[in-house]
Amino acid sequence: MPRKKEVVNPDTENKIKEAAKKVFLSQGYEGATVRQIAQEAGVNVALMNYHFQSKEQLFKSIYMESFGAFFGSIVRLLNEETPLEVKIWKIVDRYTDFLIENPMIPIFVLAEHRKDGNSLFKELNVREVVKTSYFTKQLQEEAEKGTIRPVNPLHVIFSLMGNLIFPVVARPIISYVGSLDEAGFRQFMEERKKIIPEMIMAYLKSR
Amino acid sequence: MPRKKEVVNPDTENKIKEAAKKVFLSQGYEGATVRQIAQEAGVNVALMNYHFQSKEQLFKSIYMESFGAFFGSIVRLLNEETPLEVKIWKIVDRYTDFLIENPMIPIFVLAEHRKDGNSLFKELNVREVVKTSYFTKQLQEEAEKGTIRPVNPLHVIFSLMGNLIFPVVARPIISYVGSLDEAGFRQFMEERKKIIPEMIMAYLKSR
DNA sequence: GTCTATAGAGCGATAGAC
DNA sequence: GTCTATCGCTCTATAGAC
Repeated sequence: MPRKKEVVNPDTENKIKEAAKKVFLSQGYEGATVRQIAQEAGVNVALMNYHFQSKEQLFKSIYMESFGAFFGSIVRLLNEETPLEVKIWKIVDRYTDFLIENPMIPIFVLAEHRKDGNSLFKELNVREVVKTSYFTKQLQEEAEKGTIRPVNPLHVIFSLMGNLIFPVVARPIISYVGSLDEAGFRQFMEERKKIIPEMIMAYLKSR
Repeated sequence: MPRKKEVVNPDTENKIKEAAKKVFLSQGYEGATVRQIAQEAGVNVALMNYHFQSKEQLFKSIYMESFGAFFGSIVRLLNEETPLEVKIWKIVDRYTDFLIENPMIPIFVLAEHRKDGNSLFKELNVREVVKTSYFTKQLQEEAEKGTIRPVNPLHVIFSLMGNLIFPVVARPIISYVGSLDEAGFRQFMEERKKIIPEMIMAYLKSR
């Protein structure tokens, strides 16, 4: 007697999502075509739209899911009650690993916001979350105590982000200029895990 | 007797180029349409193609021109025989001003290199120019003298670039999170002209 | 140089069979 | 759930009049 096979497909949707991430990443949203994605996933366009309704829905589904999870994890980190310096090292470490695994996220976010008016950020209330985060408070308190220089938290946050995100977005350029293969690039990113916090702390403690 | 009017149009091409910069910047290469560009320029598609042959040629014409000029200016700066710290301040200052005026350049460059295999960089021989630049040599010499810590020049260069380029690429995000209008963003960038060199120098001099 | 009109390719999406 | 076939639209590019 044959085994039951009852439930439909466990992972067609995941197969499509993974294919879509890959294609969106290399082609951008506009540059990607539904035919490309379907081919990469080994299915046809009709099936893709059966599961995700449209190209735009498919994109949003990937985008929201990855970014939402990531943002939640960063917010938790920002609000942790660890000392400032430890926190900065942890942020850099976790953020770097996440970005190496999910390079499409910053590229999508940057592209989206150029045209879309920050809709996702508004939905997640990013502005208030940053402004009221324990991290922001810590920077102010430490400055008052005189352990670091006084600083606009936005500059610290965007210096961190620039240093973390830029290498991922500019990966092909870095690999070319530094003659780095896959392993070489990973090595480069591991080195940055040390350099970035050192640089931020050196700045905060100087003067 | 009527004045001569001899030469054809002085600035149709410039009008089209400016329109194209604007549209490519907000829509990306794939997202932009030739109709949009033509409308923005106040001409029709046929005229646009009369001057620039195709969408791709138009893009390359803008891209090559702006990036080539910019790269030339940076190379001159890297090779100037000014002291390291002065040079870093000058690079940040000039680069920031350029990027505020030409935000489409990094966006184009990053998008191009994700798909195109660094063709422009190879043509300009960026790798060798960086490796043999006086700036790279300076970092090594100063480290030997013990005035700064020993460091892989690539990390310095990409930290500089990340800090300079990221705010331009992420401008809508920064403006949203910081509640900044046009003037507020410029102010933010002016502040960074001071913070970025201080941060790099604090790192190089620490330990 | 500049226009109108349109050819020809490729796109996203869906109807309908299985 | 998955397929084939195709619709209707928009895109880039160009022919041809002025």
